[in-house]
Amino acid sequence: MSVQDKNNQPEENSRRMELVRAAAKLFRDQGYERTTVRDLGNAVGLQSGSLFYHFRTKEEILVAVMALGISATTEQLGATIARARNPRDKLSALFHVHLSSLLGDNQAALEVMLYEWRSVSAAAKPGLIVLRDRYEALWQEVLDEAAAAGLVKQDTRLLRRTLLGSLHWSVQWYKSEGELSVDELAERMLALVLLK
Amino acid sequence: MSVQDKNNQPEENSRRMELVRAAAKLFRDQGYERTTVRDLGNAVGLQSGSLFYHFRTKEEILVAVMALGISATTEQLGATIARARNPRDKLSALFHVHLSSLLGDNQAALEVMLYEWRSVSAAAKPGLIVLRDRYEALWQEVLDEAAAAGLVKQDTRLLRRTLLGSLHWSVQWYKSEGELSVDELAERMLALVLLK
DNA sequence: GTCTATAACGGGATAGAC
DNA sequence: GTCTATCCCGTTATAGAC
Repeated sequence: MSVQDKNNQPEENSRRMELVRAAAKLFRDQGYERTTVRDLGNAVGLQSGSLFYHFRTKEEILVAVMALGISATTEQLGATIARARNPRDKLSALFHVHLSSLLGDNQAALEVMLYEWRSVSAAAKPGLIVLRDRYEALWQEVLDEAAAAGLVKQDTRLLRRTLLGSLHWSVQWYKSEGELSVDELAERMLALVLLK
Repeated sequence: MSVQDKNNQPEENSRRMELVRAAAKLFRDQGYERTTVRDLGNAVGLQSGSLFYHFRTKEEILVAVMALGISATTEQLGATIARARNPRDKLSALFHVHLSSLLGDNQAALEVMLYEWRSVSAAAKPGLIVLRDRYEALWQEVLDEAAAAGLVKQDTRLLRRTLLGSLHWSVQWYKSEGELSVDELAERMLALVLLK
């Protein structure tokens, strides 16, 4: 069973999902290495030993967290783009979906994906890279269309990388208690890149 | 003795500096938690116990690494800006210095600063935040000047954050073996933000 | 499917000799 | 300033009862 299979059917085995969601928060807050299997068990009301009925190793939990975060975001982005009627709306979707995922629903899992990459074993990386590439391919398509329509500059491959960097970095400084909503932030970041 | 004092005089105690540099590489490659004091000792030809003559705790080494990375970069940026003759040259300096530091000289230490923040104790954070704020203040000044000269858009506070995010992210994908030099990359990233 | 108990190991840090 | 030896603790993972 591949990484993707496990997470495209969230209904299967709700105990697993419950654990993955709890792990996402713990890994984000404390880091993967500092989070013990006892912490994980505690979070879902299990003894540490019982975890190993659901996952073979602690790392398997980490991979499941990352796969969930990126898959869910890709799905949302795909659906939103499909509904958009023109290049401008698709471009806007990139910012809104990415930020609402990163600063909202999938915050914990995506932060883990961004900051715990080094803890993923070489064996598990390829599967996750496939998922990431799928997400970035969506971005590339939309940016190419936007450039063709004169909405953004032509250097779209570098543009994709700089924009993704900008958006990722927002988790470091954005405060939901501040005056700026996530959607407002998306609009202002979009404005910075539009040629008008 | 404060964090800054220790690192503004690199001559004092070259054993310390040797250790900090080696630690930067290990922390970047393996992560702080996965790097043991035995690894650190090995890297400089010391037994693990001997490290504790130079530093009281492992975390003190982490803080020294971060302080070194950010201080050295701030110094370089300050010096380069001082030599620049107009807003356009100062703006350009932001990109060139940041990237040559992040992808060159101070790569390891700066990556540790970006990716191991969670491992810094609450007690040590304020000192590092002061150093980071000093660096970002330089950026803000230059961007404000550039906006006043019509070189970039007016939303300079958000612009600072998005640009720093873009630049930080470059460590994730830039390959020095590729066709693109660091200076060329800086120019192309600058071009993406210029209003022409 | 979960619990208890524990194996097997490696971690940071200290003490005292040199 | 460095080494050796070691303390003490927490870690992941397993085994077998229930």
